[in-house]
Amino acid sequence: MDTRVDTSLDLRINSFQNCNSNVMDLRRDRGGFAEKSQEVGTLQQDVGVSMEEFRRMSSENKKLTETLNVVLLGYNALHSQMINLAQGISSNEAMESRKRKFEDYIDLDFWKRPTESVKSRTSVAYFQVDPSDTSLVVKDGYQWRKYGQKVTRDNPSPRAYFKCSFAPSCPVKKKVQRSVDDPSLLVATYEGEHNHRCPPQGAKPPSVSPPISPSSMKPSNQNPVLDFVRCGFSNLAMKSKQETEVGTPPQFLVQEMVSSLTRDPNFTASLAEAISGAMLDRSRTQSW
DNA sequence: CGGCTTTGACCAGCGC
DNA sequence: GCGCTGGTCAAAGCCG
Repeated sequence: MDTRVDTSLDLRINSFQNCNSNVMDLRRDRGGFAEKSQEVGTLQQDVGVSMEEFRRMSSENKKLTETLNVVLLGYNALHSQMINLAQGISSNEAMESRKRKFEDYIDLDFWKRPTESVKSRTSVAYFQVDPSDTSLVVKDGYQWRKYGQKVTRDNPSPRAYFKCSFAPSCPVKKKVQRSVDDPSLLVATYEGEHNHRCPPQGAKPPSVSPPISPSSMKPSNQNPVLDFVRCGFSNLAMKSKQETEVGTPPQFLVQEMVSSLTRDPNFTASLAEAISGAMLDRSRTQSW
């Protein structure tokens, strides 16, 4: 077993557990949500809380909700990456032990469910970069080989053409061009679907063409942007965790992920469970 | 030495 | 058919 993967898995387990602990803390700490204002209003009457206090709590709840969303994004991404690692590790006994520990820790089935079905095979992503940086390279979690560059008519900045180089048979291409309106934005247009899993960070593409077995032919997602959410952001999150400098994901990514999560009925159910749990905790505390 | 980037050439599609 | 444009190819050079 590769010691790099071994160490990486340990780091990810620690990060995942820290993240999960944060989620649990937030779930415990949170008193309610704005959309649950009616229930909070009832509680307010019961315990005689003033309107000012209620507004203050609502504001605090809103902030906690936003914080929770951000933590959940990292949590989700770490889950996804951990599952990939757990599925990829060998039969090494120590690793199997970790894998079992991890599988005991989470509901694998929940996270295996697709987050969204997307019909489109083309999507656009925006990356915030330094305007002085002339390279057209964006870190989205995949490995790309540049095969061309052109200056297009509608934009003075050149457009770079990339093919996915992690799997030789992967048909995904992307075009990267600086935004004509905002030079600090790189516009990446993704075409096609990856026919391989997210490459782990720092992974090198195979030097020879490996046969792609049916089990490895598991498309990670139908939407390259969501692929980035799963691969790129999780790598980014891990990087942030491992380095002292904490990176902030671009806003569009957060919006994309929040949108994806809120469309997921499992996420809604989980949220409802957290709310009801918090309320039960609260009422129990107050009744004592 | 293998993989990647660069860059000019080439090709296909489209409008006139 | 011609010119324009976007997309791709492939040879040369660079780099670790």
